[in-house]
Amino acid sequence: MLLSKSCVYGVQAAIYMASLPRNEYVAIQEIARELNISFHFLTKVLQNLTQAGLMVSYRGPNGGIALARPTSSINLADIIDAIDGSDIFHECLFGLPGCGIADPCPAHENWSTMRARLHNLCHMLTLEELGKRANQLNVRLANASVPMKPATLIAAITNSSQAPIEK
Amino acid sequence: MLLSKSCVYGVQAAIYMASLPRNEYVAIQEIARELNISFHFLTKVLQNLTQAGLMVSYRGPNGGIALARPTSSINLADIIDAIDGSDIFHECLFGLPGCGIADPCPAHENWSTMRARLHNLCHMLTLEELGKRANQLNVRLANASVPMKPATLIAAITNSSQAPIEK
DNA sequence: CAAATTACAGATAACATACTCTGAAAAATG
DNA sequence: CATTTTTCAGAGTATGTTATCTGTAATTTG
Repeated sequence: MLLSKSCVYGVQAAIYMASLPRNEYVAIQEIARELNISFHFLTKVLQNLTQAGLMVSYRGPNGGIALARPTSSINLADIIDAIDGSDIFHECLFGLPGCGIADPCPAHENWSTMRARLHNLCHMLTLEELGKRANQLNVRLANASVPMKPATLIAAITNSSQAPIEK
Repeated sequence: MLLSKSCVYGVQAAIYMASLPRNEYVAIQEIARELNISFHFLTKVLQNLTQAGLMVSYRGPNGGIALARPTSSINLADIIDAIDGSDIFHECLFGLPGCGIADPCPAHENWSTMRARLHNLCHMLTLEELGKRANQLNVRLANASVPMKPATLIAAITNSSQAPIEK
């Protein structure tokens, strides 16, 4: 797989949060249940995202995690970077350490343009866009056969209040 | 990494063989030494390729493995298929089982075109082309800092005799 | 202040991938 | 026919990823 499972979980959680009508603290428990991910494992994954400054967390009742920035200013590449690192975007197809223009592998030229396209795509896909899509009917996000609860409807109301609601 | 290490080794070995002036039986020992790969491990990897019909093998002194078809009719996708399987070319970015047009994930549209491009590229890159490139100066193939022995020179003589030399 | 709820932290287990080692089977050579 | 060279086959080891479990710290609520 291109992305590690940890990374996929992180992305799914982020999209789930972006799909909510407002940016509020959501319990990891809820995300894990909704996306059918192991709670404790997801906790660890999301800690990467808070440490990277993409999310903020709050303990205690009604606590949870929330996006640290507007959905329009967080993209797929940000999340991948924070969890898997940026290797996919820069690494040689064959993993050769010094592969580059000066010392290329036989696939360098083709692969480097491919990588650039991938990086571009991941940079372009913001949580705003992905969250919108997740809210559209017939768009799935969860891992299991358990369908996501009827996507919180008022998706049209784009998140105007971006910062997490103050406690 | 996009490709498993096994897969990379298989590809490297195949390119190495394609870079030789003629398609003859080469001892796995030699390939392993030249590419700085564990001999026993490479043996297992290459068995995948012989079982998939991409290579043929011959035991005993002066034995080894050889390409089963002309370098022009084996491509990167063939090798990846044989070792890692074709998941990378078909799988959802998030690994969601039923992801498709009918039941897409939020990234399906973008990712499926990306995948198609990747598949295209791997299909286009034949061993003939990759072997040629490997023979050009300043093109590397091996894993370690040990440089490949001066690429067997007569690269211009494209392999006209395609079947492995009969024993 | 006690109880409940949450994120945080660390240990441990299960599993897959990468790698090593030992021995067998096939083929050539003298 | 014995020896050498090679692929083939399988067991075993090491390491990293994924998943589980148990406990702690922070925060709210009554």
